[in-house]
Amino acid sequence: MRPFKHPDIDAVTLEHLLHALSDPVRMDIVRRLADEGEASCNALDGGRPKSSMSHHFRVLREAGLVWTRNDGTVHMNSLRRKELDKRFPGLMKAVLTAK
Amino acid sequence: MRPFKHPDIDAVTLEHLLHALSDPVRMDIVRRLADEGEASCNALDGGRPKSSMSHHFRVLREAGLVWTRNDGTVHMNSLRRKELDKRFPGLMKAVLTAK
DNA sequence: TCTATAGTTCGATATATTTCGAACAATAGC
DNA sequence: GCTATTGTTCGAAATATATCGAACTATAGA
Repeated sequence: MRPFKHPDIDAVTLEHLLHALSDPVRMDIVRRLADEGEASCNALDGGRPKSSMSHHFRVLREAGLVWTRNDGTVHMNSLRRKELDKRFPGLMKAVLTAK
Repeated sequence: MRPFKHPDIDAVTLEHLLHALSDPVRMDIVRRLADEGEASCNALDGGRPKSSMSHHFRVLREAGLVWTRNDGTVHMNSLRRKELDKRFPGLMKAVLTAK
């Protein structure tokens, strides 16, 4: 697999970001990445089919929330936290704090 | 028209709130309410049909973002800002600040 | 009471989204 | 090269959402 294209952080829109976060599966992924730092798709699937997870990771990547790097056959995902904090100050903190 | 039911602020979920905000028409309404304080549906329609706006205001109400009070034939809408700030600290500020 | 105004509700259509199986691609290790 | 593992892409079905005209409700004012 060749590396993924990730949107430039300045091209990320609040609209797409909020939409990406408004799905419970994706919010769960984001929370776990915020906690655990980096994780494979596999580690976060919660028993869901691979194709479903692939879809959600794609939405998260395209929304600018998640960075995916290739490591062998594994895709390691992480939150683009620093960039997001610069682009949308206070947003991720507020979202991750909310219960 | 009898007064609307508004969800208790503690029953508001982040998921529904983010979904409500992830639509450009609704985000525009929220921004304008944040600026202008209170406004009729009519004043914020931007030329869109009444039935479309009614739909969006309903989504915003049910998501806990907007409070609607009846004033004669007019529905006056406002952001539930104080309650939202308590329920989701920092969220509305971050959202409204984002450009 | 008649009329104008502000919004809602209903119903239909169009578009997006979610879900998931099946086939495929890429890499690691033997 | 062969096989197992990881994840993507494709295609289809189910569900949800957005849009908007038409009919309706409620109130204000003449």
